[in-house]
Amino acid sequence: MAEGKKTISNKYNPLAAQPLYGFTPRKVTGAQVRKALQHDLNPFTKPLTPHTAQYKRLLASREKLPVYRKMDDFFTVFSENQIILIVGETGSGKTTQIPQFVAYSDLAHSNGKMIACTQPRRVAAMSVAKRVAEEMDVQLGRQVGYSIRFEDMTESGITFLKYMTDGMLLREAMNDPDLQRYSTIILDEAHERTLATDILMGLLKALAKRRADLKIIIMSATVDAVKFQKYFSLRSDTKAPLFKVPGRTHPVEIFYTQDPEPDYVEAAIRTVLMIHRAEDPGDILLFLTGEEEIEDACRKIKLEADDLINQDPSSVGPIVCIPLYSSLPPMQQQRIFDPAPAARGPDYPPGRKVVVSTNIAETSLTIDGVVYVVDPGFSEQKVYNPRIRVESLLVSPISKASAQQRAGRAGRTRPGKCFRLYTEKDFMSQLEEQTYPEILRSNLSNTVLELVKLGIKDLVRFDYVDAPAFETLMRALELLNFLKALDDDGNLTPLGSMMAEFPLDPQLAELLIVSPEFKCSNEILTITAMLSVPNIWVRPANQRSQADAAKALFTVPDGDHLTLLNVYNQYMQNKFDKNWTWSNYVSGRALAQAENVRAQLQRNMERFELELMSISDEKKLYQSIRQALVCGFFMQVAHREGEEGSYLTVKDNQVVALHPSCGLDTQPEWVLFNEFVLTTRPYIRTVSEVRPEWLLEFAPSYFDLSTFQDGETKRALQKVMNKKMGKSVTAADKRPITKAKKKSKAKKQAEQEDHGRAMHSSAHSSDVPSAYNLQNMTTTFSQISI
DNA sequence: GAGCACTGC
Repeated sequence: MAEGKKTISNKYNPLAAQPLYGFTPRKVTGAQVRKALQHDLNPFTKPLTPHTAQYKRLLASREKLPVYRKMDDFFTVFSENQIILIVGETGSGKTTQIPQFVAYSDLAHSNGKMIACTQPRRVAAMSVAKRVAEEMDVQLGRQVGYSIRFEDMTESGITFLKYMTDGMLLREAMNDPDLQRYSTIILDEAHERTLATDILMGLLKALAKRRADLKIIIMSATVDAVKFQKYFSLRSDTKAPLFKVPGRTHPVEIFYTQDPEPDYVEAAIRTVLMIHRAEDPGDILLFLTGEEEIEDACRKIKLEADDLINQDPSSVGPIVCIPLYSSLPPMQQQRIFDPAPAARGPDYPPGRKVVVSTNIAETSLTIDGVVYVVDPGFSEQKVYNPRIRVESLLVSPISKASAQQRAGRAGRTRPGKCFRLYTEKDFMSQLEEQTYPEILRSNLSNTVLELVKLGIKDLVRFDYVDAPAFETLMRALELLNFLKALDDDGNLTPLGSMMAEFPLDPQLAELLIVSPEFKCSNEILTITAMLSVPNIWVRPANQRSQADAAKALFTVPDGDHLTLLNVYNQYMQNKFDKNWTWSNYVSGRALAQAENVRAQLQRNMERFELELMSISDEKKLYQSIRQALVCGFFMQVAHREGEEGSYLTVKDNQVVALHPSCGLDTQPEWVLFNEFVLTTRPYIRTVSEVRPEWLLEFAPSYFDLSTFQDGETKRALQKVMNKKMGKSVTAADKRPITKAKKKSKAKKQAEQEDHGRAMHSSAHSSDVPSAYNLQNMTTTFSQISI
């Protein structure tokens, strides 16, 4: 019957045959859109092309998504409000469908605007864009595209739906604070609270008041949407509407232990084996905190499981145990998708796959076929101590939201079970609702520079969803002021403006920008790239001495920065040799990344007409490089004093030691370092020797001696200063060394205690490791909820 | 004589 009607109207009004006939932007209804979706012609192509068979097939499966059934409600809420919040659990289809719904409402394809949908991860932006392009029956990179670092898969004037990383949208905002290109901006996965998403929420809230035509959608998986709802209420009497979409996953039974577990690794291994013996077929996912713990657990599980088979081959099936963490080579990461091992014969029990993973399996990677999840309740999390400006990793209890996410991993293909290795009481009373947002756990010097560049004058009173500690902001402002990125009134300097354009920490940006003055910008470019990628050194547990020997061949004794330069240059010279990285114990993946980053930074330098230069004399070149390093890293200098092998950081007065990976052949009096890491003790990592005269010459305001506390560092600098001015050292400056030693020891203790207090404490207090003994231990689980 | 949760520009 519709056919007949269409034919009639066609005759009199050819426009009525168009799929979007009668659509008024932002006054579109669900009924209109459903009709357009069923239409034979694709409205987003020019000229209109017929839909393919694949489109129709995909549409049929889209129609089954929970979010599809909420289409009418969505268009009502979207039409009536500027900002809306969408809460949808996994499987709701919100990430793929909501942006498409918006496309039908905004009609951005016909008005030159775009719809943006942000993702915290690059792979997600890419894969979702690919899927949506298929669903919309267009070529990826044309009407539907994505934009991530190193890859812009969009076409100017054609792309109207763009998936992108949150960091990418933030970058765009720096050059276009009103984000004029967009008609609607969707922030997806907002519950993850990445630094970029948090800043974008603050910017968009302010932008909504300036741009009445801009619509904003915040999408989140969990109930903290209520917090966002409050935050995004533009007037105090009205809340931003909350739009809920049910998920589509299988039920997961949750079990808790009856008593707290003193040793979570041991308990986890025991639980995996218990599942293997007693539960139906299905793969197991175990969450642990780090590489070493994971490799260790894999060995033990395999050993115990093999024991079980040897004792009685008919009782359990074979087991395969696969470690998973980010620094694993991609080939080995692929192993998680291997099928479980087969049964030993027709009458034997089936095999089982066990994946032992870090948090990477919580959000970034999905393993289908997992039926059992073992969750000890911990993960390694970043914490920041602004007082000593140190970020470090600490094993901490996860949040309830995180525990829920982990449990959900058991219900992807069929009903599953989740074993939590903590009591229900601890879950209810000890775990935080949400993971602490990143903005509260990070050094913000980069973010503060971005905000200032974005025109935010008053950083303390900026409308954050969660405001960072005052001291964290002060520390960032102080650093930027010393780097001359901000003047004394907190205004952005031309240098600061340029620094903000580089995708680097401010120290590295400064270093790169000044490098032409030292005639070594080619080399600094390489070093900067090498310092912005993950660790390049590969050191397998069973080949440590070979790896160390290989590393020694690259080592430049003047400093680790020069060693990095050396590795990169040799890597480039040996690119024809496929085995080179492998046989030299360096990470090919990290080096390839460095190459990529270097090219991007080089383009930035060319844009600012920063000259690329080198010095041919190696000795002079190496000295120039170390001098240039001072310009970026003068706040990260340490002086050798106190006990044997110990250094004191300048002004922050932290007792530190050279990291064992450091390649310096002596212990120079003055060193500059890239990182302060707090592991078994405080270390400085990636270290180069510097001369005190350089400190006084290239960073005079930071090394203004009147700002120093009395002590060995100040006296040593004073000596250099006096020499420079042609004066001799006075007797009053000399003090016995023993006294300084004592002071430094007491100080060290006090500061370590202080640092401990700054970290958050563990909810599982009884964290005393006990001997690993499978036979004598049993776990009792109580079933709580379905 | 050590480690590297994860992501992003």
